[in-house]
Amino acid sequence: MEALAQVAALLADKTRAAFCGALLDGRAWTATELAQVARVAPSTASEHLTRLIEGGLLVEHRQGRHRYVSLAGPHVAELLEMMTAFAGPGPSPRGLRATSASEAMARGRTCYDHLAGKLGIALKAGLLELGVVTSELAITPSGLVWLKELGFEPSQRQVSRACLDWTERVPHLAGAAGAHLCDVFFTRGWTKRIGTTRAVVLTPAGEQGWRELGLSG
Amino acid sequence: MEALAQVAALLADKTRAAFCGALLDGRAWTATELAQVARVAPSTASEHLTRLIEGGLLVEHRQGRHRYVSLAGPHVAELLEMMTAFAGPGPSPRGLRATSASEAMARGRTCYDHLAGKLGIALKAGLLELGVVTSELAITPSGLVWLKELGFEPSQRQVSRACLDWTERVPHLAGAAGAHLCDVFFTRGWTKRIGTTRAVVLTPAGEQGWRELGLSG
DNA sequence: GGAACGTTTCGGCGCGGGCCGAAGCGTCGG
DNA sequence: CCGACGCTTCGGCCCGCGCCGAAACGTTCC
Repeated sequence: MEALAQVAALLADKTRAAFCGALLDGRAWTATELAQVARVAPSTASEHLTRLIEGGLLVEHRQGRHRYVSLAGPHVAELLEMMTAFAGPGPSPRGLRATSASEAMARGRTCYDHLAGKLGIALKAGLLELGVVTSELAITPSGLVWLKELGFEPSQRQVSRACLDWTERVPHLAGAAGAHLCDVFFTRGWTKRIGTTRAVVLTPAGEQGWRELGLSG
Repeated sequence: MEALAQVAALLADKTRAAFCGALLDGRAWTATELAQVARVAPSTASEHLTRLIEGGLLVEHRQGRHRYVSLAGPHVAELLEMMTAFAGPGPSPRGLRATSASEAMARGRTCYDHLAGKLGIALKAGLLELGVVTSELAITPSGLVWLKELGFEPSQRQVSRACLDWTERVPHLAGAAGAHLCDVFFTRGWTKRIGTTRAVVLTPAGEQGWRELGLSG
């Protein structure tokens, strides 16, 4: 069980945890950006990144004088979400700005490569009503056809996964199918990021597309 | 993301991780037993247990002068298995006793409340062939009937879950269905624990029952 | 070439936390 | 009632590690 302790130790530091939290948006960040987010010196950030990469949680991608890092894959994102969900709803955020940011995250956000928050829950409910997924979030045969019409192609990756939402405390759709739907929503302009955060809104075009797909709510 | 760091910190210590590893057998242990397993003084163990309980990972059950502790639920076991799977196969165990114990664990073991190891993988393969589960480990309609004939009753808990096996690196059946099947195997005497460890063997009666259920392998 | 920038390495500081043993408390059994 | 036992609390030790600033390196841009 020492291996478990080693992995846990990587996430047991508030600075490294903050890095991972930022990287949960699925994008690649530079070392300096992460240092600013976590409010530590660049030298400190550099050391932390090296440890996270050696531990297999992050991968790096050097480009010129920049060091881009991102999560090593969906499995890392799932691990992080699971732990965050376990930690549960922490103390309510203080201050107006923090509160509104937190509310925006609760309404809709990306969880690495799929949609979460109230938006994710609504999507799940709609897919359930359409018969695309079961109440256990397994893809039905007809649901697979429906997904393929949206350009989905099965791969090695597990098609569907239940990801526990840490604001709503309800499982929502993750896995390859969840990632594909999220991709569809963004490429069609149905969802848009708020600033550079993980928070997401449904655009007017999105509300229309939502109905066109036969989704309710 | 500080909440994440706090949860991780609970598991980031090798002694506490050893406690959790022992508790993964699903039973309740006393403080002294755990102290011996982790080779620390009783006073040290006591402090660790208090922290794990306050963190919500463990629950206690006092009885006379004993303090029994166990995992707080399946969600904790899932978290632990996920992290262990991520940590991956550590260095091979040294020494004859450690090696044979490790091999026994790889052949078959319980993963909190369901079967894992080669035995768990074989069970999954058999269930897949019977049409009880899909390749994604979702229970099929006919599979639900099959389970009910074995005394399974759906509850609040998620029926099926994929749990990543840390020796085989293959997902196997967890969730309420996995727990029920494990229960059936033990109450019918089809499986037996090796000593007091998590390792499990299929008994001769088990091999026969295995065939009677229509499972291959 | 030179300046600005992103990053890394190193030394040193300070805090947190894991460990133990001693002492104390409640429980159980004779 | 007394001893054995399981557990807890406390004080003290010490190691590990997160942090920073200074210095250095490579890249980019002027």
